Amino acid sequence: MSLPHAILTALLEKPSSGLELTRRFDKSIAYFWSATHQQIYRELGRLEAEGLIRALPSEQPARGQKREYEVLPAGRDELARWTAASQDPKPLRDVTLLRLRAAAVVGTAGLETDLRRHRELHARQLATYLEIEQRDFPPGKDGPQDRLRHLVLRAGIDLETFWTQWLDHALSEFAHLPDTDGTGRPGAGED
Amino acid sequence: MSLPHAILTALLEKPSSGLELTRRFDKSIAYFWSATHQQIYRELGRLEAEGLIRALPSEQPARGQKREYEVLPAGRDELARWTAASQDPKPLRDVTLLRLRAAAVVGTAGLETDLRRHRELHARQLATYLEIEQRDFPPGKDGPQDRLRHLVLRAGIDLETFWTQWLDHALSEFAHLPDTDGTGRPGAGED
DNA sequence: CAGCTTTGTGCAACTAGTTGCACAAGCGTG
DNA sequence: CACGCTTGTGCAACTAGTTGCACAAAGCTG
Repeated sequence: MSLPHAILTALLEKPSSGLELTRRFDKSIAYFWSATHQQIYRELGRLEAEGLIRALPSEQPARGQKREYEVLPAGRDELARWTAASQDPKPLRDVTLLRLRAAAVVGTAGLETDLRRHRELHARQLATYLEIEQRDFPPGKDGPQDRLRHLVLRAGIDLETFWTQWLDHALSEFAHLPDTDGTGRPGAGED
Repeated sequence: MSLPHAILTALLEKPSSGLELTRRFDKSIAYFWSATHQQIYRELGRLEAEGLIRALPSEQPARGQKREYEVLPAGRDELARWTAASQDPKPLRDVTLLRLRAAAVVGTAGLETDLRRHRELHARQLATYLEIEQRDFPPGKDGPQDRLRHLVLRAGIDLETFWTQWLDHALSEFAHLPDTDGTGRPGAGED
């Protein structure tokens, strides 16, 4: 239940049309919350129906015609309520870790190449984040809002750093692992 | 599309009934892939229908009667195929980061308490993982399977470490932040 | 001005995960 | 033996996200 709140945040930062929102999601918000344009349009409809946002009055509203939205007071209230409300962190769910665990049972054949690719993707993402950090958070810029946003970006940077390092570690393990081929029997118990 | 493969892995490690699987998920697999018993039963049905697993022949199959499953060769093949297949890492999606970004716009009121709670939850999870590490991976135990499983646990440990530290950092920022109350206007642009 | 690309909005169908509940068998206890 | 608790299996309805596609207007290009 977070997409509507992501949209409210983005619209408060700047009123936008659906496509503009989509682009801003791709470019900045996707670092911690990704969404497709279909999801965004659907959600804009719902938010408008609930009276949390409204379309800026413009010429004639028609299909294929731009519609800009802005947040209404009720929307801001809802966002503030949601931000302050207690929420449980949801458990990790990571396919790569699962694949590694599976590899312990059926063998590591073929896995290494893809892990290497992941390592590069994470390294590239990290580089992108570091550029953004340099550009958007120069030494002087440290108002309250900047500090909070910087904190969020920092999480992204540190997570990508973690994954690159962890994958390096994993790959180096692979290097001196006997090349299991899928016939290995489970030896030890588990938990 | 990973739950079936998580189940195949678990069943290869040890043939089990639905409830046993559920418990093993809670206790060990949930560290990187959580699932409810309803999901597991549904998936067991599908896997059986597809011929990847089968119920061990037992007394009379009836409702409320235990059914143990084991993986068939086709199931092992499918798991090996899936493990080796290339998959894109999916983008981060984290509610806490979103809340912080929202707080930059509507104010941080009420957020601190919950972040403090998160910090404790992550610290506790970390402690649990460290116990498991001590118990299951003593210095001697380093066969190929152990190394891979240890690697997975290590990811869990390092991620929990990261979150505890990051939350500490966030909370210390909060300490010398003017106590915004939700009326703060957005000052800077974004991207 | 015909045809192509870009900008913009949106529906429909599907997949995966969550929530709530039902039902059966077995076991222990007053 | 009636009652409640535990073990065990499972359906139904819902929510959130993904995928594929349709359609309209505006601008550009030969």
